[in-house]
Amino acid sequence: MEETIHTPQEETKSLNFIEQRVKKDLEEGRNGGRLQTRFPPEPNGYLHIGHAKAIAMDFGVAERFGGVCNLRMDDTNPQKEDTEYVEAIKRDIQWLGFQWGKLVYASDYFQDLWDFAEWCILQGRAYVDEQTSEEIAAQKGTPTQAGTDSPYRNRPAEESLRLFREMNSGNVEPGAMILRAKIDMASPNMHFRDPIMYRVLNMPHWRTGNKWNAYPMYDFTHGQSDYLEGVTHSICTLEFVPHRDLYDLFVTWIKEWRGETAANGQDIEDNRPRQFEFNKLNLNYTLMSKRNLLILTKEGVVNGWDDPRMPTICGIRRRGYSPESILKFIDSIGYTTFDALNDIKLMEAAARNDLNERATRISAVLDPVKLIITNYPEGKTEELEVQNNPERPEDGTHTITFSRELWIERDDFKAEPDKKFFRMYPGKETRLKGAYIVDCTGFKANPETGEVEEIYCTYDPDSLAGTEGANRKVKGTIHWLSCAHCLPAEVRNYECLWTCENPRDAIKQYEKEHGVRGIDAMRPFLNPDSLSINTGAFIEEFARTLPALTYLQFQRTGYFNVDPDSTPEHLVFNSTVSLKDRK
RNA sequence: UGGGGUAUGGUGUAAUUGGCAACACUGCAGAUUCUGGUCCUGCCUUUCCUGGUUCGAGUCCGGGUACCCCAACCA
Repeated sequence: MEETIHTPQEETKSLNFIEQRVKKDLEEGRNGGRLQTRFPPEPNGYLHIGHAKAIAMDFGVAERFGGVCNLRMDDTNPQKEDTEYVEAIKRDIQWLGFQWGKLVYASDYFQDLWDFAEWCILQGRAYVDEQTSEEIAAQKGTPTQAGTDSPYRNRPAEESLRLFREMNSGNVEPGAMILRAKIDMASPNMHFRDPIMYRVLNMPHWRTGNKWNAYPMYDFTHGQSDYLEGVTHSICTLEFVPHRDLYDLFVTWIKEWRGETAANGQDIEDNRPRQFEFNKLNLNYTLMSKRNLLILTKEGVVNGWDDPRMPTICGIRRRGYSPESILKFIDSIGYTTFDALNDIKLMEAAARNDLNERATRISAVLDPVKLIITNYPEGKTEELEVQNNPERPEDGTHTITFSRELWIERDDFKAEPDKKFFRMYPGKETRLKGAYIVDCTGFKANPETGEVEEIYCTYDPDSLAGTEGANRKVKGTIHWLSCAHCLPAEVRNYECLWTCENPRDAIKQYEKEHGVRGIDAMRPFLNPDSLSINTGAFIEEFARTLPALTYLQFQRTGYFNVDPDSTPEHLVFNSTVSLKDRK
């Protein structure tokens, strides 16, 4: 018999515009048919979900088209950067499932950049400016007004060179001198109005120590680093579009310096990094910028970068998202050049979609009320076997203890049910999931408050799950826990940190209107109920064996995970996302 | 009154590049179910405006409108 050959499903999803371009470049043999990308975070904070989108692009496109993606720390500003962030960045990328080709640093190129800058000076393309930042800003003009030349613009190259070297001596005050590219003070593109190449910081760098006192700016670093590293496709977000022409110019200059440019100004070989831009990720009810996230952690609004309410990768991980659910979400929103505001519901849907296949089912009662089976023998217990995941029988089973007195969810019982309610009420049969069918016979309520204190029922001994007698149709199945065989649990529930759809704009506007900044402009939009802690929950004893971050589905409730704070003595769970509404 | 971008249902993204506007999410309705979940079925809602070219325009051209980015010694 011949067997059917199952070819993998033909990839039907269309390529995004950057993938299309990469494919085309490869087909046309650009850059010698090479593909190399880079993910270039500045190690000044933790990675967030927006970075995950960039990571999925930079690493993803390299993976997909047989290229390589380097991880490059963009460490040109030692004032803000820290090695703590480097380690966190590496951890988060790996957790997402990506592997870089090489780990490099912009600071690896500091010497090259310096030598190149000296060459620029000698070429008459750069000069040292000794004006104050205010003077320089004033001369820059406005978008509608041309700038004016610095009085230092045409100083002799030798003088600039001497001063440039002076800038790195440690004897020049920060702000006293900068190195500028001599381009065009009247350019309609503000970035061309003699951009700053180097500034004095007089500060040690965590990697290069005391070697440098003057450090290159982003614009004078990025394209050159890409070029020196062999990057072919330098993919970034849309706000860098206005930088692209400057990026190309500096690449042209450095190629000239390296002798890769012909006399007519053309590239001798097609060896040139090119910048491509896609839309960054915006999520409603979410604040994304690192600067603001830093404020939230410093002000104690959240409990650190990995607070499960944070949009950081480590926060989302602690919240209970799998890497796959994040990647599914990113895949679902796509890459375009449109400044979109994505609905957080798309992210939750991706989590449910992934966690449904991944999460271990467990019973937890979040708001318990006692159910007593009056015809079940006192002192009797039964060990029942329940599936870990009905979507994946291969995940096996675990046992749960059944007895006469159980906890059930308070809202699974109604003394006076409305028409649509079909869980438990007096006179109704209900199935206890994985156990028996019971018949509700009555309840006891607090005479003053009316609060239900105990519910009574009888069980059908012939209706045990898995037996013939269980195959009866019963509308309404609820989960339960044996009072004497469960554990107390702390369950942390989360809502969005923000009460408005677009906190970034709201904060910006509030800052403008009220003349306050930072946390004071953020407070009015913070959700006071973003964290609520339930210490009165119960969970199966099975929970004690589960390691931190285990993906769980609390039966009929939602997805949860084991918080790293959890101990066998004090179990702590985070709510990841609820099950789809049960009406 | 500068330069650079962008507009497709409630949200995001497609459309073999000029040929029946589709997919996912959301919402609603139903079926199945030992999870009011999942799976399954169905429904709702779309090309910013306005002229033009064309047998035919989301796509091309003209004119508008709206929104985003750019005037850090940040990246």
